[in-house]
Amino acid sequence: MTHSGNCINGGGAVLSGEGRPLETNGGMEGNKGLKKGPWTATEDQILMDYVRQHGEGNWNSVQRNSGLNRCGKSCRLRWANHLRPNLKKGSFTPEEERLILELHAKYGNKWARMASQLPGRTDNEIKNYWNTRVKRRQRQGLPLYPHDIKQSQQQSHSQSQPTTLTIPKGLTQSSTSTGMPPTGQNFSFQVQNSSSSQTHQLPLIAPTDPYHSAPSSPKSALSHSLPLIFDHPTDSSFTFHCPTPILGAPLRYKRHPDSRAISPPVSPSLQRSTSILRASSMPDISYNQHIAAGNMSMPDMSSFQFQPTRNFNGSLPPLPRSTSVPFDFGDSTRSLYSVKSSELPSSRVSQTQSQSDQITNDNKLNVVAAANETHYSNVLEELLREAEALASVATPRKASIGLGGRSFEDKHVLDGYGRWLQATGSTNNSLSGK
DNA sequence: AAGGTAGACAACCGCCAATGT
DNA sequence: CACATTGGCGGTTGTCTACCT
Repeated sequence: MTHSGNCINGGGAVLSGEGRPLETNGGMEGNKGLKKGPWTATEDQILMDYVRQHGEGNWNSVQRNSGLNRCGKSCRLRWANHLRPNLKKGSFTPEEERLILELHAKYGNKWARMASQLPGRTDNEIKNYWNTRVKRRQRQGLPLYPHDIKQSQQQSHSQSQPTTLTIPKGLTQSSTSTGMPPTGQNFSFQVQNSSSSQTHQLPLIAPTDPYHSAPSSPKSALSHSLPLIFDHPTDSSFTFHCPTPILGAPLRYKRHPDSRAISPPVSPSLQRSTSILRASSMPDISYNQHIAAGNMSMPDMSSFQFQPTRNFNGSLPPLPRSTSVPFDFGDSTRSLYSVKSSELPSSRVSQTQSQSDQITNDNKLNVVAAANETHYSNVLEELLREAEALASVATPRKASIGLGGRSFEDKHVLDGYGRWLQATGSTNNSLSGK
């Protein structure tokens, strides 16, 4: 997704301000020769050859030394999203989709962080998937998150207590067809935990884009209010564990490669004292703000869950094997590994080919990137812990989704040079910083 | 068969932080 | 310390394809 924000074009002019390349026929040359637009197979090959010889990084030198007429950022993008080893192509599996939902509930629009926990997937893919999902769900009037998705899986080990918010029936009954509460009014709710029960009022903000949580975005962070939690407009209450502010990860954790794969542990106290104030990455930030604005002492909530367990309206394709949790995969409109036949854009060609290969070469090589395996298994362990914690608290769920690792065992990856491989211990060098 | 629509995908943009000089 | 460079991130948008009417 990244690219030429500072793609300087020869004389220093930033390439076109158009969000999209104007050329439709394979790219044009910028003011001073830097090409934009879709990559050709030839360019891909040049880039792959270059990286093979010189390694990743120093992307600007690619243009200088390889003859590629692409700016460094463009090269990096192309490599990261399409050419690098161990990229997994094809549709997201149900497990991955589930994981994305959980991760988004946990992190918000932190695509790179999410990608770090989805081996072989890129932030761009995840972002695209999510945006598509947002659009679809919005159109369908469905909530973004399935009811059993936790807003945060982080059980603060000691202090967390479930807090129940009781939504007035009247409010929910006046909800719009989208399941959204009416805006421009307050609504009251009760907050209950084991030690107290309080009634509070929240102003309802009219979200400009209620389903677009984009908590990290200044624009959308402000507009995001409660919509995510209106899962069951007709239900009168739900349990809502506000997320413990996520880890002390830097707002931007680039240059902290380790933090990508797994965020550094942060003590609960530290989380509370710092992250909570800059929990921009949390989807429900504005909710927290409301709470604060209402002088309501912040209940110690570390995750939320929608209480009335109810399946979504029928759009539930059967989950593969071990998954017993009710979950909406209604948006998985494409079959797994569906193969598209199309023409050029080298990427599409390679993807199609790759998908075909993927289908036909199921028993190919068994690739383990040993260098990353230890690291990745740490990620797996972390995910496993989370899954287990979840399983112990929430409605019964199998942990198959959160494993992030073993469940990917039989998935396939692209080795970066056009070959489809089967990965057992998928690596996690997504967008690996050098 | 044609047109419309939604989904998937790729790539660009602006911004910003880390690093280098 | 200031400035330049590099690269990473989230947001956005254009194109293509499949599907539906």
